[in-house]
Amino acid sequence: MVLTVTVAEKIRTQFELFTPAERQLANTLIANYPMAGLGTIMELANSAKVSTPTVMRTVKKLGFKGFPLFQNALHEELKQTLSAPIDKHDHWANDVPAEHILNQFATSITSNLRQSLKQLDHKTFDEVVTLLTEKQRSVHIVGGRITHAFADYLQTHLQVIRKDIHMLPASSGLWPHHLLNVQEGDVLVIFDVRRYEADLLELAKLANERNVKIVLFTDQWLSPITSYTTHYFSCRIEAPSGWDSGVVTLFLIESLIAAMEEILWPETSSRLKELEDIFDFTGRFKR
Amino acid sequence: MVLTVTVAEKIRTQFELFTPAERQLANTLIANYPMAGLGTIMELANSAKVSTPTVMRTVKKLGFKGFPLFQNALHEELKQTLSAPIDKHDHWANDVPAEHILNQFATSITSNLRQSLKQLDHKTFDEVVTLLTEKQRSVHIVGGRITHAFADYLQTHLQVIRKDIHMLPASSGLWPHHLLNVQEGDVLVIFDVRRYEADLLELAKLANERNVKIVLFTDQWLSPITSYTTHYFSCRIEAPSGWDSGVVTLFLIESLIAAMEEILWPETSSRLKELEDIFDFTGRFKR
DNA sequence: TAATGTTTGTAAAGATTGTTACAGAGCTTG
DNA sequence: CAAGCTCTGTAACAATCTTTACAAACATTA
Repeated sequence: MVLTVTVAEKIRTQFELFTPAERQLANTLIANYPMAGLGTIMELANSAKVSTPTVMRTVKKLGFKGFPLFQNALHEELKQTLSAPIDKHDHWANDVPAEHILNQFATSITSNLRQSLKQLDHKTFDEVVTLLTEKQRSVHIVGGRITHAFADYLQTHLQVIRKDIHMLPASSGLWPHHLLNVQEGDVLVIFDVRRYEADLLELAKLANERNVKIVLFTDQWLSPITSYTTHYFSCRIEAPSGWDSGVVTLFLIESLIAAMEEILWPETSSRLKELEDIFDFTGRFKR
Repeated sequence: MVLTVTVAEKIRTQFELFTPAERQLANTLIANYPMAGLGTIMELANSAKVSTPTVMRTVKKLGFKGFPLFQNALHEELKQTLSAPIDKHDHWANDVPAEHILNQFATSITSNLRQSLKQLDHKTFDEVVTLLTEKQRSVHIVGGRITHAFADYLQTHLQVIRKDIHMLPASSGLWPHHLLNVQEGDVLVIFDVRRYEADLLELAKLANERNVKIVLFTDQWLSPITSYTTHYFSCRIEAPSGWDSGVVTLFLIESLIAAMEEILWPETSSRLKELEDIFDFTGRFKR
């Protein structure tokens, strides 16, 4: 008896047809698969915070006549999984060959993350958080050709958290002009990964001369800008492709934002509320 | 609660104290461990060709108060067996307390990644790669307020790999105008995570009516746009903060790019070379 | 805002499972 | 070889689980 379609696959393909409560169930089931489905229907319902009839309905939608039959299917899968060689367990994406780009990428990225974090000095992290939360300092953000998107992302989030967040224009020709608005003591966040951009280096040099605090996001080979700054993050960017990976960089950005939010929560919460009100008014968002 | 002694070990150490029928049971249990113990007490009794009371007595001899408790023990063991070795990392960043935001974030993100990959249908992934590499299709990219940065990132990379990559303007007022340039059979990549934006939904609807292929990046709760598309990626975005995390989304984008590059390498390599030449000429980059 | 349809949980009925009492089969030993 | 013991299964009981019916909550549409 060979099962061509796993329960997990069934869930995936039918996910859209599910109602909200059913999706919640499906998510917890997938999140803890297949363990979550091995107990009683009540245990499953409780862990997904739904009622037993919801489980019942979901199971029927998946094509099983009743919960016990659903459970049997899981048992069958488990039997096959357990009898398979151990190295198959190490897959990230199930039902996908280990050589698939997804699995390769997942392995690379976690390795990058682990190494970057090992190398990261948490004092630097905490100090940068402090720098960015001090309200008397304006924050200016600039990125390069590739890293422009990260600058954008950081700006979008910081703008909600606090005021005086500025993004430098994409065109480097306008930077000198913008530099006039940068005060001594302000913070300039620079993204620069290989290949390092000459314009950014020039910008950093000028900013440094004006006693601007520079926070640099770079890669493990370190942009030359490091010589102008005391605070930099080196993010591992290796990926199994011709391209570099920005996952670790994004991770650090989000961690920074989270840490800042914790500190500035009183201010953030009111800003967020205002923002929501505005969006509600404009009707741009659903629900 | 750490189980230092597995059920299997208990059985082995007590094997001599068992009666013939009990030994028969123990043997089938060990022979097919732990699967045999996951069904009902009757199923176990049948497969061992003994009676249910015999199972009962054996289970009690092993120190369990009842059959369900015995089964729970097996479940616990299974959970530990099945949980990937990645879980074992208590600390990501060294010399940093586990409660530090960095460690919390790292744990969340890997969990998100694992869960998203579990749920991801690799056929979808491969099909999207195919869609995006077919040269006769133009590719249009659009993001929302937060996800705009991802749209930007995707565009920056795709533009190197192939031609006919277009990014929709940030202002949704211009979208209908831009839609005129979108041909039947083109691909529209949409980023939409909660809170889902009404303008994007409207855009998706219009695009769908024009027979445009829509590829959607959304979160685990699925944007309503899913109803207009056959290809979507649901990325887990939970983070230990008031914000959502885009790390998994970025991961998928990069994986897609890597997969596309592999296919289009001949074309990409020449484009890359041209690009380098241009940059060398402009002198914007440092070696 | 009312009407309609969908979604969801409560609670009770029904089915199944787990447990126990007990009796007979099989051994052992005087 | 029979008394006494252990071992084992049948069958009834008790507990638990699964399923269904129904009504409240919710969203949707006119």
